Amino acid sequence: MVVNLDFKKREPIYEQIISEIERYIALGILKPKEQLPSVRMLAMDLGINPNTVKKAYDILEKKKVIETISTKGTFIAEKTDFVKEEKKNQFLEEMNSILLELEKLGFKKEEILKELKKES
Amino acid sequence: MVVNLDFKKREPIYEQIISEIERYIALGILKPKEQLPSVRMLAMDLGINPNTVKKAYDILEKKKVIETISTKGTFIAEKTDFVKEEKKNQFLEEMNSILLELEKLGFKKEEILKELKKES
DNA sequence: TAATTGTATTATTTGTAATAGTACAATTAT
DNA sequence: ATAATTGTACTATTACAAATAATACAATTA
Repeated sequence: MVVNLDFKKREPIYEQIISEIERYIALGILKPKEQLPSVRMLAMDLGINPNTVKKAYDILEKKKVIETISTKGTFIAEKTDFVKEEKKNQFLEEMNSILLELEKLGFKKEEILKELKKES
Repeated sequence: MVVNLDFKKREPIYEQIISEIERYIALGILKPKEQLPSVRMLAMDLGINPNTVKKAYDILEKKKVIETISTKGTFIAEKTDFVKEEKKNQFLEEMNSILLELEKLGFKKEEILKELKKES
């Protein structure tokens, strides 16, 4: 697992860590019960402070994406199916809100979807 | 012209001002050569500091969206057609990059576009 | 026993946005 | 003529959130 960070982004580091871990779970690269690197190790790897990683882990734990067992380590939760769904919905919402902006500018939804189909 | 601001957003105030003005131009509500509120007035209206509005105006001027004439005021540029196009392309790029993320997660483009068609 | 784990706390630093406070010159309105 | 308004410019300060720094403790593992 390689956690990609972009320090130039407006998105804070800890949120990027969360996104990356969820991405690997959604991809099936991180599997249920698998152990994550310790707060200290990941921080070392990324060249950041352990507290920043801790913050990301804390939030992931509240979301039931990971579980931490004291003095044992941090592990991917047993059920992670919801992660991929959540990601999908998140992205869909983003796309919908952009679509809305475009419609506000007078562009037709059909037209935009057609252009999206063409590109990339 | 009503400049809507959301102080909770991560997007800074001055960028929101820029977006709003460009939006009104794209909509044809703000027309070429039309005068904008002065830095001081708009700041008063929005309950913010004049420097924040100034920053937005400065950037808009660099983009040739507005023109300022000293002691006269600030005006919408004579040619503004490019604004709507720029906005559209901006939004399309955003949507495409999200689409790419979704494809990375294993979702098919077709599938996503279908869902977008249904919603909203 | 030494090293590693998670946990917890407080203080400090950093970076950016936003504010505050002024000042000047030119124009406009009264 | 005078007061008000305009854009412009500059510096200092404040505010806020993110990130860092520095420890410390208890439990487990090697």
